[in-house]
Amino acid sequence: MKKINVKKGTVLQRKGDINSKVYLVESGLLRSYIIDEKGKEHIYMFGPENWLVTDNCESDIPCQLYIDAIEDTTINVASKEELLKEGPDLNALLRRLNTMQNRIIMLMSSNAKKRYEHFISTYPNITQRVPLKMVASYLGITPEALSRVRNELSQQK
Amino acid sequence: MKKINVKKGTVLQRKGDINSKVYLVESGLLRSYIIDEKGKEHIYMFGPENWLVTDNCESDIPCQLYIDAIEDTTINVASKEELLKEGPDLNALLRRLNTMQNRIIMLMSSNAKKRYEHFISTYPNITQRVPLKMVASYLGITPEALSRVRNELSQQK
DNA sequence: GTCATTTCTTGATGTACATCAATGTATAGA
DNA sequence: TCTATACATTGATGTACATCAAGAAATGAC
Repeated sequence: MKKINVKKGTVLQRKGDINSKVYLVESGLLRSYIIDEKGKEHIYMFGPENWLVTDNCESDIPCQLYIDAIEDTTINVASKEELLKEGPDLNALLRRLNTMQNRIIMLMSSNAKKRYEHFISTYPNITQRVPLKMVASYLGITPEALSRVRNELSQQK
Repeated sequence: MKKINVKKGTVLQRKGDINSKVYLVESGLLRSYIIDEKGKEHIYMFGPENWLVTDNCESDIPCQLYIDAIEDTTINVASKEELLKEGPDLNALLRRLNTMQNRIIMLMSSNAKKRYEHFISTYPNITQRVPLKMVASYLGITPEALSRVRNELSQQK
């Protein structure tokens, strides 16, 4: 477990890297994402304070996610083997599973407006910290669509 | 850990149930799903032989998934506490995380055709065992759309 | 503080998939 | 084996969101 500081914009991991690490965010903000065959980014996860960011792949195969820093960030880095040896935090794992389950259900059953509402209730403090287009990318919609959803929501009040 | 046999159609768990269990499928086929506010089913997961089916929620809060049997099924049932005590299978947990990550990425970045192709490569033997409409529900598209995708794919050859 | 670049918004148009409806085809129960 | 019910297919139409384009606003570099 090694503590490092990275500047905004630093790429910690690229698709295809072997032996991808686990990043525990102490302060700042990371994101993990894929780039599809059209060159479009899809954000898989934001990693604010206390979040664990990693590619959930075996450590000896090429990973599929890019991970970079959206803000200047302080991280604790560990290898997966290391974490497995010292016995991982089971409750954290279960919480992670729950978060992913909710995300899948949201993606399957919600329209743009409900996805956004779900997002701001799950990550209330992140909305201000990341550009709208990244939120859109996380939700699986375009920036234009999200802009219109926001408009609609603010007019309702 | 108790072994039980259930008939096709048996509902093992309903939304709102407390203390949801973990079901390890020995033979047969389970599915877990939600019903949205329009009454539409969205299949979260299929559980064929050797799969673990459960709602990833804490055991003392109402669960959100329905779980039922698509075929006559033999299952080993355990409480979550029980499993946690005896030390869960870490590799299985990690594989589960990987599966969910792939599902999320698929839902965010793929159209109907690619979702279906991804599905048949992931679950090649399940396609024959479940009605098309359930596959569609798992993919997040309508039965009509899946029917047309299939048509298109078979004409290409 | 100025200029360049990125981000956000708004409008016009396009498209993938949903919905609705009708018909055909399996499946299951008596 | 017959009938009822669930399931699958096909066509016509609708709609949510994508794409494209242009201008406005914010952000960052020097």
